[in-house]
Amino acid sequence: MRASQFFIATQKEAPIDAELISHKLMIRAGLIKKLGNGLYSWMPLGLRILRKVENIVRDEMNKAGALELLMPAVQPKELWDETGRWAVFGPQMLKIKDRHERDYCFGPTHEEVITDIVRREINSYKQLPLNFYQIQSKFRDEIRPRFGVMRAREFLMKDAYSFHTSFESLEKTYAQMHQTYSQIFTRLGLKFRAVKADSGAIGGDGSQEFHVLADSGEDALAYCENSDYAANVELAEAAMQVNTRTAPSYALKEVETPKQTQCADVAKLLGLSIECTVKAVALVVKNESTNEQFYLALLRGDHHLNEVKTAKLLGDFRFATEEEIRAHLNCPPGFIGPVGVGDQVTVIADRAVANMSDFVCGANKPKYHLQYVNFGRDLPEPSVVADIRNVVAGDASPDGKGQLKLCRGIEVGHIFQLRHKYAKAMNATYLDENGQSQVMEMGCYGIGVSRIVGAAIEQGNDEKGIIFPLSMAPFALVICPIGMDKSEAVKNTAEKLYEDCKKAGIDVLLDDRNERPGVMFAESDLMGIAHRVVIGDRGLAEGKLEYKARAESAAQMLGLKDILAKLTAVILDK
RNA sequence: CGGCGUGUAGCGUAGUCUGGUAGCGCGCCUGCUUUGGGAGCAGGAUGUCGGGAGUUCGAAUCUCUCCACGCCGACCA
Repeated sequence: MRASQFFIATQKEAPIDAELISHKLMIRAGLIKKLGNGLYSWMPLGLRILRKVENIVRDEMNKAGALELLMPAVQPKELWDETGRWAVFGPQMLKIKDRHERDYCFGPTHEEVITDIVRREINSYKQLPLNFYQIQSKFRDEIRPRFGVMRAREFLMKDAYSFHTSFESLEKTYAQMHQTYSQIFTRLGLKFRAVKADSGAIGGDGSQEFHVLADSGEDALAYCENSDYAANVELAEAAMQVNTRTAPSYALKEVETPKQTQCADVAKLLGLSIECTVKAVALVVKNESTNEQFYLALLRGDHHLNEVKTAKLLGDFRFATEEEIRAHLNCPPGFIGPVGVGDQVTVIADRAVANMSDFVCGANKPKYHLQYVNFGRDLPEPSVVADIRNVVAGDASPDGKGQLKLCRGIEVGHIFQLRHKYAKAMNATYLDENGQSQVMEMGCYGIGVSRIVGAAIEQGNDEKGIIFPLSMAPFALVICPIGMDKSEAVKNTAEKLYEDCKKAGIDVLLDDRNERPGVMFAESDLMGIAHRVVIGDRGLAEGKLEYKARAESAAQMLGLKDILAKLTAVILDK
């Protein structure tokens, strides 16, 4: 490709609304253009990157025996009614009416459509297992689109769905997809980790997420430094501690805490460590059968409530309003605690709290806390003891093999064992060896293709711009001839090298725009082109060219004869 | 949806409090010079000041209203 024939639209300044480095750089490099909230056009340069990711994903999926197909982006409501997800997905789904006032949605995912295809086409156990996939635009009306392409509303996803006659077969494909995903992210040149995950709205039994590791990631991950245990913090278990509660040592005491509404402040006032404090989080659960139930969830002062674990324990809950807290405890938030609460309040304690003695908590009296509080003496044992907190660094790993560490990640892949959830709801059955009708086992496997581009930039950038891995760089090589309109030697050398590279199969950009060197360097660095050759009269006088990898700081001078061998070595042999 | 906040040229912004000729940087166009890290000089184009309504002799500026966007919370590839 010649730069004069291409479309390069870099900017010096990023728009103010770009927060993440990847978002800023993608805009500055001209990879994407914003059309509306959560909607982005992929410009020619950006599309080259997206296609490279897509092709690696496609190649590995094909190698794993999955079959590509393409389903409609727009889907009829009836299918979604069969699984009940028209209602479940709620406002996140973009709903559309056609001219006949019939209901459709712009697909946020495709379980219903693929299951419909499979139940129509598959009748016999002889036809299974099967694994279908597509690479397609999805639309999810996110509550808060942000971070550019990282959390866009319309995005490109690879989604695969497998169907089986047995759980063993599903497990086999699931393991194979795990392997395939690892291979994909390795080929893409990304640092990643697979973690246990909550299956969320998609549902099903087992699931794992693949995360690109980045400090800016929206997910917190816990992993064991000595084993392969790794889980999303949403799910990571705070290991059951042995009962280490010691006997009460002091008499209960009321302490005045005029302005201290947070555990950290109370601890500071009393000269204690925050681990001696207990906070009470007021929750309300609305069940179908019962009225609203008021809960106090007790957590150690430095711990945080894990909402996913809590929802699994209590069902759908919400945080109580200030009025509700006053109504049940006769006390404003900031000084509430579990001592002396009535029958209407259910106290649930995190495992860590259940082990504490002589702790500090709110007194249910404005401007007062209680010190030296003990279960069994000052208040009843908690009704429920459960794991309801987020793990913190240093917690014991649930597999008993060491301590947990925390890091952050960007979720780029998610694999699920759906089992019978959709197949049963939609009656996707086959006839087994005995002529009996059986419900299919099902798995599904997603990769956020467009998100990967953003995630890769979060991992690869410097003050000059993007550093793409070679596998996804928009061009493998840029040739920068200096003053090619003035120097025949520069022009001829550049043109010849350009032709040689093309013949060798190198994805090369010839910067023939006759820009100043600084402009060419700045732009190619910004765009993340993986390798660069500079041709100038100065070097040519000695028969040499300058070669530099984007990811490395030092350039080297190479002889004219050696350059092509060097380029094919670093670009094609890798 | 809730809580803040912002809308001025393609991008970044000043001006708004205290009403009176809409300014600057980058980018863009023309010419000359320059050519190893986003060049210099000279000249030039581009604005329904988010939309609508109101107050006023006069509104980017004050009032009302609608819209869009952004940040903080619950969703997710």
